[in-house]
Amino acid sequence: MTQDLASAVATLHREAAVLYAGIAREFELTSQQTQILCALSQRPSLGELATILGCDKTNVTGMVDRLEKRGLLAREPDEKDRRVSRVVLTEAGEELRERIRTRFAECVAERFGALSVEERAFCRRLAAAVSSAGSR
Amino acid sequence: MTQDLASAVATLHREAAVLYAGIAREFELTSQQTQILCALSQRPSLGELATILGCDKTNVTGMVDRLEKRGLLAREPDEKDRRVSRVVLTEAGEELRERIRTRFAECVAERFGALSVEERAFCRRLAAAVSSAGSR
DNA sequence: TATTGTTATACTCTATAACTATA
DNA sequence: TATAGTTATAGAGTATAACAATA
Repeated sequence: MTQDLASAVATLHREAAVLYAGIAREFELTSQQTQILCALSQRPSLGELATILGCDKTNVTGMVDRLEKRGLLAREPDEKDRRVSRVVLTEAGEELRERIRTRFAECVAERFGALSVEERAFCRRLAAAVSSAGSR
Repeated sequence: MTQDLASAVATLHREAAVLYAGIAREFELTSQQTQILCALSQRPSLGELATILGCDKTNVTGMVDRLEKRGLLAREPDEKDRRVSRVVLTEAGEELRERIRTRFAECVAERFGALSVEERAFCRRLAAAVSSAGSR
């Protein structure tokens, strides 16, 4: 039972990773850069961003540098703690993120065309359940 | 509606990626090496492995080299086409893959334990739909 | 003293182009 | 001619250790 769920998640992960890799190439980004743009919703600090990405904080410096150099995001000083930088999307970054999300949705829809209305309606609940489980 | 489905898949992907990255570190592997070990079921050629991973074939040479050097997999000549090498897990590789899968199942159970039976069932159906769509 | 972000280092992953050996 | 795998190269992601600024 647990193995079934795990292998389902593993399969979804692998397929989504391939999808994201292809989309990243279309937009001349790397997979990680695509992840950062899409996961960047609440002005995280660089350390928090490292946690979101599941990598070491030392990597985040360079990744943010490169995206900042392309004008897609920016560092902003934290108001309370002067050690902290917070990462925000620029207008160009937000626009690109929307194009990426739309493209990803197209690719997913292509693969899930046979889902029923009920199944699609269920997706809202699934997404909510997974993200609330992740934030605990 | 399509966006809901896509964001559910995106969330599952991101959570699974973080999980895999952590597990890879536990086993002193990279995320990609972990993916290769887990995705290596049907003696793929190196080119097929590139497709499975969603990357260029030129990367596969080095990744297979490193895993072969660690005794986790091996190249075997194709019987019909002498240009082709097929990749197989060694005994040590199969053993490690089982330990990774078990560990991943533990993490998924921990992480997604709050999902209802209905939600878990839907995850499995999504995975089945995605992998059959992917193999077309 | 502890934490945040940075730098330096070494290794891995990534795509492009050019090559070889087979087909 | 075309294809499978390799090599060379350059850029990007990765973790470890050491550091400056701030808490």
